[in-house]
Order: sequence, then structure tokens, then C-alpha cells
Amino acid sequence: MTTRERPTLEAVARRAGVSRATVSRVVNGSTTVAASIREAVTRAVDELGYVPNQAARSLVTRQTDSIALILPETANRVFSDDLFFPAIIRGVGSELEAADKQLVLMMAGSAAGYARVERYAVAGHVDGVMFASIHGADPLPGLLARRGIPVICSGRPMIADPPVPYVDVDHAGGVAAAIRHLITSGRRRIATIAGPQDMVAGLERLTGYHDTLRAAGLPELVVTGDFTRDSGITAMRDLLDRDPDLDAVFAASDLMAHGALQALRNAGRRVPEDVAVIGFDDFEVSRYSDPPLTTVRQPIGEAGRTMAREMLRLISGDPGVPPAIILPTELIVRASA
Amino acid sequence: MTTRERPTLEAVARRAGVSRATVSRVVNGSTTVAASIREAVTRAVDELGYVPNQAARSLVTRQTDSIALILPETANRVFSDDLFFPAIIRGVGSELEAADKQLVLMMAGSAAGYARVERYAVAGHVDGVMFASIHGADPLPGLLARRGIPVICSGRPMIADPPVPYVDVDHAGGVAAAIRHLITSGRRRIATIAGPQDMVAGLERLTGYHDTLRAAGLPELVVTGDFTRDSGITAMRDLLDRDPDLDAVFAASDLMAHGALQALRNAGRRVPEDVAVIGFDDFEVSRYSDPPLTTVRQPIGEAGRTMAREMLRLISGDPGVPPAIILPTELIVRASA
DNA sequence: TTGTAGGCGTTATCAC
DNA sequence: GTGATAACGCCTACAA
Repeated sequence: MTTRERPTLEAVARRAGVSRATVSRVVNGSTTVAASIREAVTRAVDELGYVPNQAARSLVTRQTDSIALILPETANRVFSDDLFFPAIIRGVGSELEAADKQLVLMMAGSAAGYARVERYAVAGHVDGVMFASIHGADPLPGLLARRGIPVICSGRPMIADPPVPYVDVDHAGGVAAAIRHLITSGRRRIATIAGPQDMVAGLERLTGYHDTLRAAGLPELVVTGDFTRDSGITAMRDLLDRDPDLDAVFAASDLMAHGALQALRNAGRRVPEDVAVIGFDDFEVSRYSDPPLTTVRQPIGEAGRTMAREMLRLISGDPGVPPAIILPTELIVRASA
Repeated sequence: MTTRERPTLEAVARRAGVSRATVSRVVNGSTTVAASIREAVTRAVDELGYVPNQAARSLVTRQTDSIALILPETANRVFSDDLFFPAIIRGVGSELEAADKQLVLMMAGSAAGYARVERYAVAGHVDGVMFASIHGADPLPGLLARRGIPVICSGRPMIADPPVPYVDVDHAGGVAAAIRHLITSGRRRIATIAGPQDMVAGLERLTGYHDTLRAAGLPELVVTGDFTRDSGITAMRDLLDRDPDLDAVFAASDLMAHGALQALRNAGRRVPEDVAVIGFDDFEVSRYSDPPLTTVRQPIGEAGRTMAREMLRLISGDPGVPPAIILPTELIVRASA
């Protein structure tokens, strides 16, 4: 291993026969440097393979050019077959890449991990912190914001102690469209597999279900899952027990909808003839399910990009960052309903 | 936003009525501090909400306590439905979390992204760099190693200019087991959908196929894909064109195997009656395919954990890091073959 | 056991 | 346009 000693500004300056200050100017692209000197410095930089020391630099600039994305989940959960996180990471990543900022991904499922994340952010490792999904009344976003760290959330945070700007999608609107579609096509016993009620996404999708059915004067039937496929299977069985005559089910996630499809098949129900099924997400796989899944598309990648864009504005000191941005959802009709 | 001024060591020292050095000792857990003073300092730290400035700290310690994992792919690819990356990230993450190191994920699909990664690592942003998968003769691992940065790869690198330690799985052995299983069950016209030939994983799996069939004196039929489901569909159609009587196919990834299953179904072939199918990976979804997929299980998560463990040893200066670690693979027999 | 002082590699503010 | 020089916040001999 050729452990070449790392050259410093000083070394470059000596080699180019100028002062440290001048080298610094060249490295940082200042325009007030004579062409000949600039060239000499550039050559010295190349010859020595000089790269500025990030620690020293950010000690004085108070900038790191990297931004954290917190996934308040265990790695197991983040990279399960739930494609929510990949989609949002992809969106955030593409936007930050364009801005030449480094994305630092942090999974914080445990309490210890969470504490580490806090320390990491407060220690100034990153210029700003984005949250990918929030459970319950998470105090961390507010805590960091109070520390003066730029913060932005994907999904409306449940507490807004210092209000933190957020990006979310129109959960209730999408669900309403789904339920109305079911009603229009003649369904009358419409059940739902709700998402976890400690997350805003879970709550608001259930609200959409509730409000739309009540407006139509139709009965409600609710069982709660946790967005996973397995919970969808269990919930669907439960629903069939409670009302063997149900003719439709709205699942608050595509994965739960897939679980429901499986449970219905095992119970001898045909989809959509006996029971119509609608999901929420519109993941790629939902085009290939049997039957292809009717679902509410939410623009997760776009939410990620938007969040990153607003974060960049926040960091640049732009005062015009809106407190909330709500992206539209859309019903995608396929064969299952 | 309550932009509280960030307290420094100096502020804590004043408040506790001691010197900066003493505060530093307490913060860093030195044992040579009187209990009473330690307590006073700790109180001051808590009251002020002091957290050490990472830049200042690493400027002197030359340590950042964070480690990069490079995914030499675009975000689109990393978070496609290919579950390789999630699995390795999960493995690495769990191991680093236990060591209280921060994992910095970097996706570098473009040339620009790649340059950024290099700068980032050389600038001393991280204590070491792990590579999650390598395309062709990638010079970056060697380049960083030559700079004195601890480097380790998942998957054998094709160039070993300065030899970089790596963790890999027994590709050829796993494939051999799969092919022998097919032969034992009477298959004689065994085709393969190979992986990309610019990656060692693609190459070695094809070698395993080649060697085993040749040893058995059976004919070979090769079409190349790129590990994705779609490429599996295309490749399977191609294979059926070339040899309508083939009775088995080994796909170098589970996704390609799933594509093959679909193409075979569309072509009216029954699996496994007409054509046996074996994949490579053993992703979760392969238990649920129709029929459930026989496949070669590779311990991706374990590879990630191992890589992280070796990286920690490398960083700690342990001279005993082995140049290579090869993990075993295992044939998982289900219904498709 | 505690304090003093020097230095880590940059950037930025001044003079020149 | 260029060069000293003082921070930036922390760690760590070394001295007391």
C-alpha cells in the first residue's frame, strides 16, 4: 500500500513558489489571480495530487456539502420488499447529485441509532437533514430545527413545535377517488385494510375512506395492517370472517393489496368478479400481479426530488421555502377493480 | 427557528470553571479526571447542549468515524427491483451500527458521480471505502488504496494493481451444484441465461455452467442478459427460438429466472414438466413465484457483514486482514427444478 | 489530577 | 493581484 503522505496547501504553495493564500484562491476558483500564476498553481496541484482537507475546510466555512436523509427504520425494514424507501432515496439522490451535494443515508431503527443520528447532525457532519417518513410524534425534526439545522420532512410531521416544512401527497384525495370508483361500479360493501395509525399516511388514508363512505351513506369495515404483504393476508382473512359478503376492499398500500389478493384467492373468491381490490402506491410490481392491481398512484420519487430541492433552498438561506407542498395522487385503473 | 449559537469547548469550560483540556478529557472519557470535576463538566455539557464539532475534531484526530459504501450504479439501478443492493447494505449497516460507525452510502452511476466519490474519499470525509459491486476493470479501488485509504471490495476486483482485499461468494461452486441437480434429474438440453460479462459474478457463473456441462459431455447453449427480469424474458424467448427442445435453463440471477418463467408460460411450456428452471440469489420473492423457484442461495447479507468487519480491522491497523474471503453458496430446491 | 500552549489545514481579512 | 496573519474548535504533549 503506497501510503503517500497527503499534500497540504503549504506543500503546493512551496512547489508553485507562491503563498498559501494564492493557492487557496486558485483552488476555490477566485478570478483575481493572474493567469500565469494560476497555471503554475494548477500544475503543482496536479503533480502533487492535492485535494483540500475537508475537515479543515469545513471548520472555517461551516459547510460540509453533504446532506443527510434519515430513514427512521431498521435496515431490515428500509430494504424489505417495500419499495417506498428506494423510490424516495432515488428522487432525493438524483436532485442532490445535480447540485453536487453528497447524500448521507442514515437508517435509525433503534433508540441507539436514533441518538447517533442526532449527535451526527448536531456535530455538524451535514448541512441539513431530511426525514423520509415519520412515526408518531417524533421529536427529532423539531429538536434539530431548534438547533438551527435546516430540516425538512417527507410526510406531514405530527408535531410542529417549531413548524418544520414538509412535502406530502394528497392521501385523502387519492383514497376518495378510489372509493368513488368502487361505488360507481356498483360495490356496496366496501372494506378497508388501513395502514399503521401512528403514521400520518395511515391516518389520512383511513380518513379518506371514512369520509367518502359516510358521504355515500354506505357501511364501513376497518381492519388495520402495517403496510406489509403479510399483514395484508391476515387482515383480509379477518375481513372475510367479519363480513363474508363484502364486495370490495381498499388496501392502504400495494403490498397489503397483494396480500389481500392472495388471501382472497385462497378463500375461493374471484377478483374482481366477487371482490374488487384497490391498493395505494402503484409500485412497478402491481402491473404484474394477478390480476393487475387497480391502485392510487403516489409520486414518491417526485416527493423525494421536491424535498431535496426545498432543502437546497433552505441551506442557501432562501426565505421563501413554503411550509408545505402537497403533491397530487391519481387513480390508476387496471383489472382488479 | 431558534438558532441557538453552538456552544464550544471553551463555553463549557467557562461554565464548569475548568480548562478546555479538562472538558475535552471528560467528553472523551478519560479516566484521569476527579469525580467531582467530571460531574460538574457533565452538567455543564448537558445544560449547554454541547456536542463536539466534528470538523475540528477530525482535523486533529484524522478520523471521521464514518465509512463509505460505494454503489457503482445509478440510483435507478440500485433501487430497482433487484434486491442485491438492499441486502448488502443491510449487512454492512448492521455491522457498522454495532461499531458505532456511520455508514455513508454513495451511488455513483455517472462519470461525474464517480469523480465526486473519489474527491469525497480523498478529501478525508471517510475513514475507509467499501465497494458493493464492481464493473469491468474499475481503477478506483486501486487508486484509493494507493492513496493510503483503507479499501475493501465485495466481489473480486478484475484488476489488482495494488491488491485490494475482497469478500466474494463461491459462484462457480453454486452453479455446479445447480447444473448437477438438473443432470441428475434427467435433463439433457440445459441452456443458460448468463449475467453481464463485464462483471466477475457474471463471468464466474458462466464458467461454472460451462465447466460442469463439459465435464458431463452435454451440449451448451448460452444467451446473455443483464440480471434484470426483462432481460430474462428476452433471453428465454431467444433460447426457445434457438432450441425449441431444451428441457432446462439456468439463469444467473433470480430476476432473470422470473423473467424466464414468464416467457415459458407465454410460450405454453410447463415448469418444471417441460422445462426446469433454476435461478441464482434466493431472494425472498422466489419463494412465492409460480412455481416456487429452485435457486442457488448466496449469502449477500453475510457478505456485507463480513466486508464491514474486515473494514473495521483495516481501519484499526490490524495487519491480519486476509486478501480474500469466499463465502459458500447452497442449492435451494423448490418446485421449478 | 489539572492547566498551558501549540498545531491540525483551511479560509478570510487585511495591508501592501 | 498577492502575501502575511488571524481565526475556526479541538486534541494532546508537556509542564505544573
